[in-house]
Amino acid sequence: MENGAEAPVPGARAPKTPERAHPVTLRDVAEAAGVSTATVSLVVNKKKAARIAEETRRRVQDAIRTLGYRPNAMAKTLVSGTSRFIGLVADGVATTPFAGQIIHGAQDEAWKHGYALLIANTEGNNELEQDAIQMMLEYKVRGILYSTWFHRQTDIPAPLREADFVLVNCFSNEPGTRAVVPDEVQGGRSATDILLGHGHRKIAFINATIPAPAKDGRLQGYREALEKAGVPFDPELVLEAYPDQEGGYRATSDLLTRGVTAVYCYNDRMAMGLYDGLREHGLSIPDDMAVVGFDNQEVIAAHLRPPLSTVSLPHYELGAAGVRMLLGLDGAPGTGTGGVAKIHCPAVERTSVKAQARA
Amino acid sequence: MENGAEAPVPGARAPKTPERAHPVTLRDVAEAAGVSTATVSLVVNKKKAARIAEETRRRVQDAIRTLGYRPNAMAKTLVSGTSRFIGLVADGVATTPFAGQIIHGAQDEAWKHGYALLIANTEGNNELEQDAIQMMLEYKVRGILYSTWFHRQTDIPAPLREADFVLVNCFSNEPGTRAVVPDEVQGGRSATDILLGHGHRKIAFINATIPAPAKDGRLQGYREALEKAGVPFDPELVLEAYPDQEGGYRATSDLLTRGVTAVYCYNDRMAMGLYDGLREHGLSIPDDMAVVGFDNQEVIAAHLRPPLSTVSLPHYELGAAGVRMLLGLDGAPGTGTGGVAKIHCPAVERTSVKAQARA
DNA sequence: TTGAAAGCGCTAACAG
DNA sequence: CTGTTAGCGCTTTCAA
Repeated sequence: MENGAEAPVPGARAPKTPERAHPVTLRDVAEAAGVSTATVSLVVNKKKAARIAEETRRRVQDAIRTLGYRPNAMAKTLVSGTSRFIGLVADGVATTPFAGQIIHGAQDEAWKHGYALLIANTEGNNELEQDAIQMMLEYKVRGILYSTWFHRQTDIPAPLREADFVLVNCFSNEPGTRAVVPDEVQGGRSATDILLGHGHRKIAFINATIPAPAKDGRLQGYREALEKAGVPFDPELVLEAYPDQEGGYRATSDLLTRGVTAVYCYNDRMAMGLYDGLREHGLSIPDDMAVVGFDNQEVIAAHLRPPLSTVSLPHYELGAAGVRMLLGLDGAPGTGTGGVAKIHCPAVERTSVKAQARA
Repeated sequence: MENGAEAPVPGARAPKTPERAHPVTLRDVAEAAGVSTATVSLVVNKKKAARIAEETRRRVQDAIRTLGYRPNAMAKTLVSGTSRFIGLVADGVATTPFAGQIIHGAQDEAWKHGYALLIANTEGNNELEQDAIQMMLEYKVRGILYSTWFHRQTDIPAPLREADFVLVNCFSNEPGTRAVVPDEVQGGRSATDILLGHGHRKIAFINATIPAPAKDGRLQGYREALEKAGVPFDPELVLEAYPDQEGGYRATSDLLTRGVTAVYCYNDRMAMGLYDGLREHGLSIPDDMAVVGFDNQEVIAAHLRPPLSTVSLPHYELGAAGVRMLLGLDGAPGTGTGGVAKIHCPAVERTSVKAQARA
């Protein structure tokens, strides 16, 4: 509850002395400058409407400087009724290494519009989540970004409805709910296109075993790309494995059975496992097998040997687009109050794919 | 005077406005319950001092519920003078995959004590940093955590001094500055001990080429562990390489020159590169070479083949300990106002080290 | 046990 | 151009 430790009292006594940092208020400045608080307020806020005498302004500014005046944002907010906060509740900045980028993007964009980010990491704990939202509501946040660490469907916590909110990296089945999610289908298309673009025609897809929007979307993208390239879809070429290193590793022998020259993995981690598996079979990448991943998990993709071509999950953009949608910027997508914006997943080409001689 | 335009007029037939945000104030509740605002305040804050009639309390609580009252934290703060915010400025939640854990730890601990986290990611931009701190000051934060994404010395931005602050994952050369950093020396000792504990005696250390507290500390830990085990330190066994996958990979042949049975890498990324190098030389881990890393970068360490034994950089704890120190909890370490707390780096054993027959 | 009233620091009419 | 004057929503003596 309350922490027993109060502000450090230097003098040991001094019961009333506001020894603390900055008790310098508008009024103090006003007195020091010999003007009214209203005037000080005017110059502090650089109101162009009110023309202040140059000399007065100077006097006020001096006073501000010498007193070390610092406006009290709380008081400002109290008056205006709404704060310059945007809340971000996340179920796991922690859990995944790149979800932090959602925070980053949100914070950059929020800042750009004069908002500060109030974050709460709930690690999936429902009670904590409720409390966090509650807290944000009490701080009169402009709105709340509700985000998940992987793309999925989600329920809307009741208190969230009391605020202006947008879902980030997740979506609701309630119509009209604003959300911004990665464009998995386009991503799947891009991943496949990398391979196609290098002349590959026999391309396997190792999908995840776990149901998720990514599973469906990435597969659909694969099919669309194939179709557009005039390559018939062969169900035999779609494998499934648990979406981690181990899964990729274990899928190796199955994959080699299909006689493909290239493989598109559901994610980078599987690709990483596949690298090991392929290597153990004496196969080299990209000469014997071209591989692309998905997610662009820096630590992995950029530093595998050879560096992995993949498709980026646009976490930063997700966060940024989230605040834009919340703030009602961003003309076209998510028009008005309903709609979900799909964010582009850019291809990141490295060297795990080599041109393939046309058959 | 009430303005007839805005506020919902009580007696009049208010047009059904269900969206009407939240103009529900303490006073509204008071009126609805037929008591004074003071009374409502008392029951809202569960003041034990003031004994409220059971029936009154009930009436108030009903009113709160039916009106959907939500306290205004800003107003509360205005009165009390100091907010329940703790600021966290970071130079890169983004840059590194695990630094997000600092946020996580800070946020958990802050929450535990009734504080919310106000974060700002400055990505090394000085101006942004100043603005962020400024902003936090205006929001009357209880204090500020100033953190860096890798352990290093840092300067203290001027405005930071206006707040109660503690450095996290960095330190200042100004005496008396509070800081919390990882215990690199102990970490180095632990890493080496893993190898020693498995019977290895000829242990190489691939250090970083880049100067950093980690470079010195991890080396010192290595020496201390060796000494304690009665193994003479051999400078020939200390290599240096750029601290990433590529560096580790390239250090392989040099390493094989030294005739060691085990190697301790400056970090997991180097170990990852080393895995590749070793493999290309037809060597297997841990049979032909035992390897341990440092950092415990999940995506890498836990999923290499074989999983890498390493030492954990305690980011979560860093964040948590930071707020504890800020709040003046935490009895022993960083006593009083000055001092830096060194956080333990726990060993994480996986399977990249195998028992070695004693020579 | 409860109410009246005085602000917390600031902004926004409205006067002068 | 600048000062007066109300509050914003809440906590907190001090009385009743």
